[in-house]
Amino acid sequence: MTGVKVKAGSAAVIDRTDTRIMAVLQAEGRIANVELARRVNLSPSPCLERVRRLEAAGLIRSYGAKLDAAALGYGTSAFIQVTLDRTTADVFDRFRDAVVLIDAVAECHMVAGGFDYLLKLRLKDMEAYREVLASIVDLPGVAQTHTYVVIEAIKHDSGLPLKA
Amino acid sequence: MTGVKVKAGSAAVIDRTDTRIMAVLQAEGRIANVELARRVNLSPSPCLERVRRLEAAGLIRSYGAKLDAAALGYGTSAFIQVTLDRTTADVFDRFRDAVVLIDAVAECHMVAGGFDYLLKLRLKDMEAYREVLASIVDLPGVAQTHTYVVIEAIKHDSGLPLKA
DNA sequence: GCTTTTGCCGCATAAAATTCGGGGAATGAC
DNA sequence: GTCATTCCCCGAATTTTATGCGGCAAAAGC
Repeated sequence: MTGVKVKAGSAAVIDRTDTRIMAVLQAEGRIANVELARRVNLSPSPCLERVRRLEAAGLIRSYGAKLDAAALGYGTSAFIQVTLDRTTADVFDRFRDAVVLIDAVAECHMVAGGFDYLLKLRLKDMEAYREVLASIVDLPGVAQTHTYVVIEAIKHDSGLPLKA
Repeated sequence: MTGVKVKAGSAAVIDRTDTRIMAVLQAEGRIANVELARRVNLSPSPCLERVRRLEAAGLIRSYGAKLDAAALGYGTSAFIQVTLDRTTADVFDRFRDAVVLIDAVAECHMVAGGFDYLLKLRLKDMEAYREVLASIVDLPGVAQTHTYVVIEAIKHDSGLPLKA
């Protein structure tokens, strides 16, 4: 054991092939390893090894099916801007802990510029919206909200623009 | 051929098992069919058949790997509200056609209430933001924009809340 | 130039996917 | 109530895929 390779943090080397693998998996998560290997010009064994490494390194977090929200009854979405009544750490913390528990809240981002949080809601209908809004207004620290209902989704989450 | 079952559109019957399958696949898209079958108390064959049916029906749109955006250099995101200079159909159309071509635009929603479009951007850094903003301001019909930079993502897209 | 390291290939084995035929329970006709 | 039909499910057989293991060749280090 002469020299131990010390890697700074997770600084694993990601080459062009890894990027292509991720690009393919991002679009076709359930593709067979054999086919994936073919796409990136590799034999199955090293290809699978790379996938495992990317997973272990956390670059590939997980895999998931993308479902048709509208067909499953979640055809409506909306964004809500939330302003808290004070900008102290505990107010933020309590809001965060509470907001993530609401199922209808698909995303929650703390933002700079005019208000404090921007939430994305996933709803069955407007009826559901009313109920959810009530829950949100009741969350700790909420001073005011402003809603923008999505009329049409022009572009859905398209994944990272990895250069193939 | 005595009676032809007339199904209204894609009104296939989705039972509890189908829902559970989708719930599992939403969280673990690359799970083996054998294991999925075990989870939903079914043998592999009918389980696979159900998955295929759900895919064919479009309820399962696709599968995809969820990548670590920050680790891949896309650690910054921002929302941009866009107001168009006129609300005529051709102005909207031209904007839509152009905005989807910008890689940095991860999502684009037409919204009701105050402005016209809400975009979600995925960026490498603030430097990149400047360039992207310039592109967006130059899009056809754009009258004004307002940006909200995400400081912290409290909750990411969590998928549909299917009751398991 | 030699040694070490790294990464790939190809084979062999185990596991999974996929296809088929058959059977049982619920549904509906009479 | 009985019989025919239909719908799903199961389990076995076959084809594909995943996966672990040497061994080789190119690249990097010294």
